[in-house]
Amino acid sequence: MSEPKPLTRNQTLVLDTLSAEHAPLSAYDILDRLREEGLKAPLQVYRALETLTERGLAHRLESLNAFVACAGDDCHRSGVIGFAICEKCGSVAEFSDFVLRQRLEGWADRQGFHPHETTIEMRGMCAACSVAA
Amino acid sequence: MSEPKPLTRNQTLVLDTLSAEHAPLSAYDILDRLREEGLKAPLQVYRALETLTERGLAHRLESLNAFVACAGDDCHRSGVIGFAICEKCGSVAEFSDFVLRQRLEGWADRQGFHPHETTIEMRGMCAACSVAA
DNA sequence: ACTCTAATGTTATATCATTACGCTTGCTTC
DNA sequence: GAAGCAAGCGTAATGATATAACATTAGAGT
Ligand SMILES: [Zn+2]
Ligand SMILES: [Zn+2]
Ligand SMILES: [Zn+2]
Ligand SMILES: [Zn+2]
Repeated sequence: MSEPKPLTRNQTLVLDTLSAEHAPLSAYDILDRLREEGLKAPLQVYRALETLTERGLAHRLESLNAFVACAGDDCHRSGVIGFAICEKCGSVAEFSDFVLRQRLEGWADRQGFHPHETTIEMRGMCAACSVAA
Repeated sequence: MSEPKPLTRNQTLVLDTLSAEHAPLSAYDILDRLREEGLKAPLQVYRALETLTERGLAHRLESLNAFVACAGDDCHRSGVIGFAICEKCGSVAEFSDFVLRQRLEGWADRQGFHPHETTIEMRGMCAACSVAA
């Protein structure tokens, strides 16, 4: 194997921005926070995000068109990941469940379907926000 | 209880368009197909889609920003639905699995998370396209 | 030095979705 | 029937998200 290749400047800026936030950010949110660092165009952010998500350092939340830093000390795309997204406070919990994965793969096998990328997202209210309700 | 309230003209047009297609359509795709019926603005389509998805007659595919007609003889929002989306031919299979649902709800319960809406989408290659590869 | 790959910078454009406002329709209530 | 209400509609403008195209730069491997 080889060196884990360091992140570039733009990639680091974007990942740091995501990590500092406790909620998902859209690419444009990220861009706004990085204007003073010299970033000017959406594409600079999207390109960094592409690399980061490929490496499992960040995740895209499809139902929000937004992104979060990986919460799991780096997933490395470890199989199927699920997200529980609080619609009130924006917190995102990341989970990975073997049975869930097995179940999806079982269905796919029986159908002859070959999954390439799987999205599991629950939107609702987190424990903290529920008690406050 | 009461009558199942008929669909309006716009809602019918949109649902028929979705039903006639074998692949997901974006709101603008739908609009294009309905211009000769007199529709002119995206909002007319989005409003119809909102009603249709609320009633379980159509579904939104979050990872595609697109819509499909319900394939299950009307879901009526019957719990958690999963989708298997072929990235080659665009076919969409709809499935509903009790164990899957149980597993998600179990996790949510343990965390005190209250899911409101759940998205499960697998993108990959369908059986038909796989043999053709 | 040559080549290959990844990343970058910039401009312009494409695609997806909502806000705002006013009108019409059907229904309920006085 | 008039007044009030809710859902739907039409239209224009705008906002939000994402990519295409093209030229350039930096580093690794030979
Ligand atoms: Zn992760
Ligand atoms: Zn919360
Ligand atoms: Zn359905
Ligand atoms: Zn296919």
